Amino acid sequence: MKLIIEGAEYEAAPGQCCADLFKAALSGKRFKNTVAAACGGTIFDLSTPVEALPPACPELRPVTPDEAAGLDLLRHSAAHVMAAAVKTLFPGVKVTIGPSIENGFYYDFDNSRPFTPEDFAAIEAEMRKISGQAMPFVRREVSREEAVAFFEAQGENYKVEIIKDLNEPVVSLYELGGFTDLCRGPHLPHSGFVKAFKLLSVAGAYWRGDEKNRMLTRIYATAFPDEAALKDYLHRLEEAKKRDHRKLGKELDLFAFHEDVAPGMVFWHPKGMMLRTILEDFLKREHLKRGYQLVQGPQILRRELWMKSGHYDNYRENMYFTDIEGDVHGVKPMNCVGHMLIYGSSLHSYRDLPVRMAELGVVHRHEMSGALHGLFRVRQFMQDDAHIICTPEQLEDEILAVITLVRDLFGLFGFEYRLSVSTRPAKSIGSDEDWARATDALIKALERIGVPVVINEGDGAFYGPKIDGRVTDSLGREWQCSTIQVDFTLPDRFDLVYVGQDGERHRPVMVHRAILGSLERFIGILIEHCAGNFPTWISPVQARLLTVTDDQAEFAAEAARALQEAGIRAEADLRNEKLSYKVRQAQVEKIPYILVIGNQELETRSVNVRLRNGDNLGVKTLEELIAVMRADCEEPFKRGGMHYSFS
RNA sequence: GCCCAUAUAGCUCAGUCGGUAGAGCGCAUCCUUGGUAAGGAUGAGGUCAGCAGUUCAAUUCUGCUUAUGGGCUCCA
Repeated sequence: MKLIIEGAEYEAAPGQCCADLFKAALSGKRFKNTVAAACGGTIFDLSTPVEALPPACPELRPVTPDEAAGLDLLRHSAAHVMAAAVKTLFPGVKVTIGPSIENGFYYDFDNSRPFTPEDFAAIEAEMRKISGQAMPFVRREVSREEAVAFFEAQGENYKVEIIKDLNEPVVSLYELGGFTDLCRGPHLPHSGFVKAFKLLSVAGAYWRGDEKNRMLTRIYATAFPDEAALKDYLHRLEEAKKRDHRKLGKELDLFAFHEDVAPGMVFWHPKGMMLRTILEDFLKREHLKRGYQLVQGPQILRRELWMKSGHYDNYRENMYFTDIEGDVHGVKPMNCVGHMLIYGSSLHSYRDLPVRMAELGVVHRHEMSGALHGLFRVRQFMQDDAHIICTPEQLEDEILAVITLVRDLFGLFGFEYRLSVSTRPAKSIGSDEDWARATDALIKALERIGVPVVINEGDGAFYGPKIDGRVTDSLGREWQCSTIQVDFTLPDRFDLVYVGQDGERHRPVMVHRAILGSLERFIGILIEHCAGNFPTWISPVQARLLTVTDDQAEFAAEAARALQEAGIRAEADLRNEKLSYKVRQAQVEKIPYILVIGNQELETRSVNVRLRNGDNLGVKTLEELIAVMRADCEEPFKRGGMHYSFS
């Protein structure tokens, strides 16, 4: 049997395995770093005999832990090492599953008592022992019946359950020392590769992710090819923690929570509210420019309305209700019903369409207590919501305009984002024809703007297909912000119509859409994205004037007023403190422009300009400074072809 | 909602093997008028999350509640 390794041909003798071939083909150093073999797009154990390789693919490639596939394998094997260590230390424990994940791996255990971080040191020490012994991972294939009997004898009922669900006549087992696990593989040749690892946290996790099932103890951990890479990763985790919006929100005095009186609801402090107000103001203007009309519906509406809209049946658990003179009212969890009533309050001609109603609407949703998370997940939030009511023919153009807005807004803040189309789920309403036409419009609009189309098959809402927009935050987490949903139910439920050219009444198409999603969440993402160094145009305080001594107080106050009149959010720090102290404080507050006035500047009626990154722009007159700051504010808008038109 | 951990001054955290508590920052007052990341002194500030229980005595031990953190589930 002939095989090609790195361009050279090798003749494999029967009974030889991948390791034998690599040993012959690679340098000693490279062979030592090889953990698996890639052949025809599949990864194999090094111990795989050549006969078991796909015959049609003669090319054999060594896999090392430095590449994605090898790292994945390293972590998966590390999970086995961890399980073996836990089994040794806690003989009664039952093992379940332990996959590699994006930045590490985990293993779910069922133990009489949950593990705590205090157990980590002992587990890590045991793992190090296993690693030091460089124990081989031995693959064995057995019949399904044999495997069931094997795990039943050990009381490993979770493994038995997995095998029974697998529906395979033969399953593979991997043996590591005395620990045998059901596993598809592949694995490292031996445990000696698992040397740079760290247990990170414990968590509860439902067996098979179903909340009806038993809660298991999950241990999260990570592993890297070497100590340096592990250290680097742990360092990055620390850095990411520094950007946590909850921490920065407190440090920059943007917002706070008062958990005792309103868990999951934000108290916006002056600086946070300033930032939010600028954002809201900008959003309103931008929507007006793009043909939206601003509307607003009431905050609480009678229960009958929620029954009509379907929210009472489908969303009641997440709604807040209140009794008013014996009548149950629901606090709105969404803004759509208000907009439906506004549209329905007059008869519309086809000439009026599309009608685009935008509302920065405050909604309340009762999220489960465990789901709350800073600004990312709250119970009261403002959406940049809008509803577009149009004819079927107008749908594609309307979607295109919305996607353009998504692109422009995320571009303005420099966010990476992804858009995906969700198609008809199994449980849904509406005709096939409606679904096909609407889905087609979504896809065509994406194609027209040149965005790659990702399809999430069957992930749409029951009432229509949608496009979701996700942005990536500083921790690499994805957050859903935008949603563009076609809705086939609400126009029916509220009997929305328009009079067509033919004089007949027709059913319009309706689109729900939000771009930033929740302003709370978006601001949280923005805080982490820029680590609190907000773009100048949205910074709550854009400039602070610092005096060196009291002699400059009068001019500093005058200069602050002049900047304010030019539309700059400036303030003066006239306190009797050392300059270095004031500079430090302004810097810690991440104020973009720090303006120093001493006697030298006083004489020329100018300011010495320091940026928050420590750079110094030198001495500038107020006129020069205003020009620089204007340009700074306008810069992000130019990218999206937008204008910085407010002050 | 579920699992684990946590809750001490406005903030960040010490501490008490059960005898009602401390630091730094911040705040107030005074001194200092100093040129680009912390000048000095003095002072105020805490029902040690809440409610029960054990105890002569609980901030400390136990239980419950609430909230927060890490996850799971959920986010039509």
